[in-house]
Amino acid sequence: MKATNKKLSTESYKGVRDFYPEDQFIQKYIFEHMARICELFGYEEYNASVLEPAELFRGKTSEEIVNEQTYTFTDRGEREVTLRPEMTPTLARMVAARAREIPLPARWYTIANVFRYERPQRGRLREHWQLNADIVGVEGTEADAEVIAVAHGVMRSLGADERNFEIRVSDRRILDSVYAELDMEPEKHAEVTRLLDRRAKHEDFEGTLTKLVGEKKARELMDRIDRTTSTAYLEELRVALEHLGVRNMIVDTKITRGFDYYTGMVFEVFDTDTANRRSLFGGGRYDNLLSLFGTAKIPAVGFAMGDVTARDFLETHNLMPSYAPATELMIAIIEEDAKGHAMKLAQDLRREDVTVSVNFSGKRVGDQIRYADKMKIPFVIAVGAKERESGRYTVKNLSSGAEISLPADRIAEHLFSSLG
RNA sequence: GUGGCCGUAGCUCAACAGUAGAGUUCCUGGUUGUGGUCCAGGCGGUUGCGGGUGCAAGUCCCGCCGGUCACCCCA
Repeated sequence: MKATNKKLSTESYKGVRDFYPEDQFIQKYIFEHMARICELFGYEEYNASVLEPAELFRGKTSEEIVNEQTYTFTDRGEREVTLRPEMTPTLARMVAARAREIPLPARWYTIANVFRYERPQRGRLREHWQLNADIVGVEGTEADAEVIAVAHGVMRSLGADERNFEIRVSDRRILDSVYAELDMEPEKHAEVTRLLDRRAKHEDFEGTLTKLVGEKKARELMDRIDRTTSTAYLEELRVALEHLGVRNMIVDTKITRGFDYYTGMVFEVFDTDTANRRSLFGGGRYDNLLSLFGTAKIPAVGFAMGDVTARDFLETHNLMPSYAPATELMIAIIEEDAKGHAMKLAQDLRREDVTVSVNFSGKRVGDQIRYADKMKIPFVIAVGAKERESGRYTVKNLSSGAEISLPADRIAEHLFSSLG
């Protein structure tokens, strides 16, 4: 590397985050709950590279995302490469590649980082991590309900009460049948759908719709959508969800979701807190995506939940876990002669599954304990001549100040019972 | 990508266009086998970067970078 006089900036790249230990702790907490709930529902973990051939996303995700909001570059072999902006096309590709050997239905989940090149703001960054849980190979309300129940389960597992969020559900087929009745040109479907998706926020929703499909059709379209308050299918789904203990589902035909590939049930989870009343995440059914890879039709349904909005949700509702380091015990060394003894004690305890760091700073015991306290390490043992000769150690609990004298082979047991 | 607001010590923030400060953190000592409290002292800044106007710029103007809010889009 060439030496320069200019100091390197410590700033991270625009729109991405550094995860310091306290941040990573939160991240891990969220991921562990996501993974645990998926596994409780029988989902298996998968993963893939962040790099994908650019064509995987063309014409599937949504035009604007692919054209203007992806990290796409040409590699040294003239291949167009994209950093995945979402996970569903990758999942579809993987299942389609082995469609003949994968036992269906496949219940798969992953917690993966995805990238979008756009202007960052709160709750929307250039890189975020999301849980993707999908069930591939079955149609029907049971699978739709199961996926929603997984999303619901993750929220509950993170400490949310059913009053803290609501699950708004609709069905793309409502729009499809309205489009068919009105004899609308197929190429306008996606555009109208996306317009409907932002109906509440759009400043000139009706004007734009009229420009798009004409005044008569715009009026009829809105009339029919507003009259549709639910469908037989959605009511069936509601019953299935009640069997799964999900009681905060509401039918909201204004939910459409932005992706083009949805074909049936779509849902979106909303924060009900007035300070944060917004969409947290969602998902839906995509029965035609897999056939793009030349397989027979394989139906699928899933959802994706991002870590940024999950974290904001936890903050809003005071559900953040308090930080605890991985290290359970620090061994302080009092005098040079005790160093070897301390190292050996540490290794013995590690063999018993205690996470232990040895402080070989040579500083005074008081400073060593101050260090442990700042690190939030819960226990300290100081090793000096006394311990070396007697084989008994004083285990100090830093939060209570309590001390207990124990032989080496009783230490691990004591720590585990104290830590719960 | 468009528009608004913001950027001063590691962090939270002061400073009328006129000597860059406080609290906290950090380091040292009071205290050579036990932390949190207290006391004393110390380190810490080209005021995000670059240009302009002024006798004089943290302060006013322009550009860039970053953050944030609203659009766009969506997680």
